[in-house]
Amino acid sequence: MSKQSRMFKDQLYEQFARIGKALASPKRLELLDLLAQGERTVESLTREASLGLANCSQHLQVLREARLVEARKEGLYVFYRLADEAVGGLWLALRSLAERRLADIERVVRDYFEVPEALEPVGRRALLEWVREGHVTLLDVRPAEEYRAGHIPGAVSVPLEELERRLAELPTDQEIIAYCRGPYCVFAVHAVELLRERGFTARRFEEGVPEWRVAGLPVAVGQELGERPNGRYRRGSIDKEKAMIFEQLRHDPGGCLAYFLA
Amino acid sequence: MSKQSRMFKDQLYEQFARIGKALASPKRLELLDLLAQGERTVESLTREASLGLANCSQHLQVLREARLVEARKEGLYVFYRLADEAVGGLWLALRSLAERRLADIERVVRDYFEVPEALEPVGRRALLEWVREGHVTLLDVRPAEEYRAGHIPGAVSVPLEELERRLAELPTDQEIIAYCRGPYCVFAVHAVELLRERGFTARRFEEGVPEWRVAGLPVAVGQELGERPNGRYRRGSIDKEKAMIFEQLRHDPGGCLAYFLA
DNA sequence: TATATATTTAAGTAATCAATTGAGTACTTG
DNA sequence: CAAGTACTCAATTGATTACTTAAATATATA
Repeated sequence: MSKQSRMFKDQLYEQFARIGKALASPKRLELLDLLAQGERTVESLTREASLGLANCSQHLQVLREARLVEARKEGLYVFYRLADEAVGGLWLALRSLAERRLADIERVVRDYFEVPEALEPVGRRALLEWVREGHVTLLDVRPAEEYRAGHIPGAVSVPLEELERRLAELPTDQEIIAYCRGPYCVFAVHAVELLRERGFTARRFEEGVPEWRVAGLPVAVGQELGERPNGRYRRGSIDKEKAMIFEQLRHDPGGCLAYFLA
Repeated sequence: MSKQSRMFKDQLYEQFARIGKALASPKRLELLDLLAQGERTVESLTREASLGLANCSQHLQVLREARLVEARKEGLYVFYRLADEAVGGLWLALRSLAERRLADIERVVRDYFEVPEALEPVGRRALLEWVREGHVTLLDVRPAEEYRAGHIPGAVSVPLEELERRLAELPTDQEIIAYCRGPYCVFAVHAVELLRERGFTARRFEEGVPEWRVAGLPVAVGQELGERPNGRYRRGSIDKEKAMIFEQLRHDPGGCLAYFLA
């Protein structure tokens, strides 16, 4: 092997390792997972990931140095976002490989999720079936900010925090499907627990928007279905809005609807 | 956020980061790339990656700890291999993201590859077309060991080292397409240079078997087409063997041939 | 049984990294 | 312009990592 060729390889793999190094910290992976839900400010990431502000900022610099994220400044705030759809894809690929190969993950998840037994997670195909039938309400229980950045078409936004005081809006004659950030997010688990306690029929959908997006399925943006910025809620209001959005979908041949009627 | 929930997340991302940490070293990425060609002994990896023996062994332990590779002992030798097809997929996904996002990679590659100008890399579709026509010879110039572990169906094995003294075996009335480990491997580049110097019509196919495999295309194993273990070579012998292998393919409906006649 | 080979393990060192603290910058609001 | 907020930068700490050398283990061969 020539010396030149060795230098070439070293330089090349050095570059590839820039990405690898960026993926080598649990906190950075958590940040990527959060950013896969949509762009966020440093402050918001700091809160969600339980980091110090400076520490969070430094982790974001590392991710930026590896070109995995980009930043945009707006007034006082700096918004970070994934630099490329493929970044979310790489993160999900890593996660999925870890799920498959690392037995410890199953153990950790079982230890934590043991309380709400028999939540019977719902598959993607089953969800489409049920939403198409119009007999379920799909509930997005993430913070409204994330719903606005992208959600499953037809989903209604009721953040977990508001869920308890907005129960009256939800249908009692229909199954409710809750989803959140993905399989390891606890929002939907807690939502389903609460709903079942109060007599609703509820189940959890395991996937989140990043999984949906990577699968090539359509993602709706900013429709704010179900959002109540002024804090006033009406009984049954969600059903009306849902009818409206599905009416919209019906006039969008080849768009989102195609997937629901497939 | 509850303390329990934070602990859960920390444990979870800690697990995911095991994979990330394994990908954080250029040498380990190089080892993964080599293992994507097929299983290898520690010694062989040590040579190819220009590592110390102990160092190489330790890197392999790290990869094994992250469940990315597995080992098998046979006599004195320990053979390492990728633990899962998805490991090769993750590596290629990382590499492809790096190619797209890191401008430095293009620079490094251009600096090294500037000598053999106008090699005009060949695309996958074009290759299938030409091989189907039967008017090109597809040359696998990697070490025979790797050819045996998996190669593109119909390819002939002539390791770069043997190429010069086996030129007589190659057809002069046909274009020769050379491939090796992948876009960043220099074997095929050198092979094409040599062939052109000697008056052959030759081009390079940029992809390697790992890319081929991840794309879901068929990979042939161990046919040793073109191999000359006893060192005796006959003029025109490759053409005869090629005819034979294509005859085999023709009796394998729905198998490899399907892709060539598609 | 002795010897050689392939690999792993252990110990040590220099380099790198994560997290904290405190200071500094950029922007907005009063 | 002053004060407050969001963020970044620099310096320090302790922990982790890459690599080397040397010793240990396991298997084959003479």
